[in-house]
Amino acid sequence: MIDMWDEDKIHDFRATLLNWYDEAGRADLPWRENHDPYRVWVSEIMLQQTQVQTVIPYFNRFMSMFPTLNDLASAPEQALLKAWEGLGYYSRVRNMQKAAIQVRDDYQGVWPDNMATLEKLTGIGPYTAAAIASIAFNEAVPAIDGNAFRVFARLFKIDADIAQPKTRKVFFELGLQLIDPARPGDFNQAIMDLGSSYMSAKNFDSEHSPVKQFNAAYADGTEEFYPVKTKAPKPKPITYFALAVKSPAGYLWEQRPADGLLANFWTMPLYALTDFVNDPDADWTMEEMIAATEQRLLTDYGVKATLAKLAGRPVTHVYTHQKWTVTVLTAEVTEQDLTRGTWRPKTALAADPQPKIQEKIWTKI
DNA sequence: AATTCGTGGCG
DNA sequence: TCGCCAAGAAT
Repeated sequence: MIDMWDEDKIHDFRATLLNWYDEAGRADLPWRENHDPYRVWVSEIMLQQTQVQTVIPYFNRFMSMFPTLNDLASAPEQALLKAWEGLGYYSRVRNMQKAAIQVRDDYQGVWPDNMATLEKLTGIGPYTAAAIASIAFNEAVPAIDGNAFRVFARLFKIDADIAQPKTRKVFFELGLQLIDPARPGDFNQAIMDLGSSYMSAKNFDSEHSPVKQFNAAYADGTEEFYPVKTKAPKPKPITYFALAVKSPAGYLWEQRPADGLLANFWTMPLYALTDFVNDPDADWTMEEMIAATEQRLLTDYGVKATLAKLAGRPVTHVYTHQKWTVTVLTAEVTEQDLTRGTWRPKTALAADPQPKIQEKIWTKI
């Protein structure tokens, strides 16, 4: 149960928070230059699960390449993926283009000015809808992100598990009472700035926080226990072979499927060990695994080659739910007809959107 | 409700 | 090396 503040304390909190924000908020961030909804939207999508420092250069580049909603709506997907390359969660940019088309065609190019309607757009959920509505259109709705979860949980010592979807409602209702109706956008951004500084997850400094007198967890030294969040399962280990097959026409190269992990990105052929080993406990030698991979290369791509394992360690990459260990196998062939994939010169393939794991594979070759 | 979907930073 | 976190949404 939340021990809610009285009216006076709420007003005191708003004034204290916003005074601090006016003095010490990060006014220098490029997306705070103005409150144009397109600009706010692009920044909020990029900032999902991504740190400010990482986003800044991507944001500036993206706004130069796609200055208006119409530019984004009509861009080729490969150009969008290339602009997003390295940011991760690539469905974000595909969904952005869908939403841009929705606004252009279904809303005559005019942005919806309220949270409920914004939430109907693809890729815009409750957090992003509230952020845009409050910052661009002054609607008094709280933007409940990781920062708001953490800040509110500590201020009120809320024990609800923020990993559970139903918990969002508790924080949203609380935020509705706290938010300053006169400056909702600034209030939301102030909470975020606070949550990424004095009230961060680790190395927080509540002692010097502008709202320390409102912090119930600080009062009894229990901040480190808030917010309550059940831990995620460990990433599942997966073993892969990457095939670096070189011909006079370039490397064997192909685009990943349109759905799932790294959709539509370009990589060298990748085989999971489980693609040809049914028994996970099978004790194959490296020679046997290479022979099996050669067989697949011939069957799937029509390429006959003798693969060799590179010296040194495999490359690894950790995703949210998978941990990849990739052994790179190389071969040189004379040009052959392909039944799948394409030959692409190294100078040309740099233009293709590639995932981080492919970048790591290149370093081994 | 529980899974899926990237990458970089940091203790 | 490892675990956790960072301005979440779709299915």
